[in-house]
Amino acid sequence: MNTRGQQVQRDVLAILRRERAPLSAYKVLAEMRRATPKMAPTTIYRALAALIKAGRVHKLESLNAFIACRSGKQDHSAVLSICDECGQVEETAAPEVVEALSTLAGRSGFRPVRHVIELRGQCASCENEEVSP
Amino acid sequence: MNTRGQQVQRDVLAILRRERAPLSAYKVLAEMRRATPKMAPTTIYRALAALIKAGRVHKLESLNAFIACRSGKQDHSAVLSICDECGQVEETAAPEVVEALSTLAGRSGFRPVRHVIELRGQCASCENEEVSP
DNA sequence: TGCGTAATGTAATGTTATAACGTAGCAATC
DNA sequence: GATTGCTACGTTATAACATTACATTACGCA
Ligand SMILES: [Zn+2]
Ligand SMILES: [Zn+2]
Ligand SMILES: [Zn+2]
Ligand SMILES: [Zn+2]
Repeated sequence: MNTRGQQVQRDVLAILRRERAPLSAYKVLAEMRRATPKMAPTTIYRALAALIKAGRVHKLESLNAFIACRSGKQDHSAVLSICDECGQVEETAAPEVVEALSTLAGRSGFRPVRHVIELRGQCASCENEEVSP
Repeated sequence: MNTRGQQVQRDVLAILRRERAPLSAYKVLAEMRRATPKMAPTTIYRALAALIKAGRVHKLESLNAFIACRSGKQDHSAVLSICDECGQVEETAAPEVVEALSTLAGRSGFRPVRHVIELRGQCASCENEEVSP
């Protein structure tokens, strides 16, 4: 059916997949503009929204940046561990933690729809470097 | 010792405490400008940073907004449940969830320093309204 | 008192995100 | 085949959020 925007989505996803670290929307835009100089922010944000909805991309809320999903699963709530040294992000499925959170919040009648779980810290290799300078 | 900035911090905290829903930095700024019309964004961001560091204020990363801490405890990682209907936020201490997350992430050598745990959904009263229109 | 330094004030700018509105493409109906 | 209605898309502008850079001030201390 619609091909214009789906191509944008494919391209955006390809750009995000090439990177191991998250990209801001405007970094993605800059990449896209190499082929399509006049592309506007809105186009990128729409593509990102669609990809997120489809579970192909995660937004890192504490970073205002985006990363391709590395898990095959559909519609999952992931734990995103962000290294503040090197910027790399590790994605971990954690259904039991999500479950525990939902239960906890549910005690007061809150009904969660979306989970934002991000850890900021240092990855294994960056912490090792720190020890031996 | 320093009194200029600490007064700003007190005022910002008072503004955030009056509200049950989070405020953006610029909303806080607008409030502050009623008394000090020339106050600049930087001043607010500095005060917010200090208050966050002191554990008196939380930033809602998925909302780019701030809320006064409702817990008495120092230096805690809270679960923040945000109602997307009415904007109210509920703060829950959840040491066991935080622990579980740290353990989980630690399996790959990641060392978490800060935890961002936000739930988006509907609070009890908003969900009830929805049922009976 | 004069100096060094850390906190604060101020202005400008950078970055992220959305609003508002018009247009293209396509399918159903007449 | 024209008309209508729907939805996705393009375009422009602007709103909203945040930081950099540098000048100024306060304050402890020699
Ligand atoms: Zn994923
Ligand atoms: Zn790292
Ligand atoms: Zn708190
Ligand atoms: Zn509510």
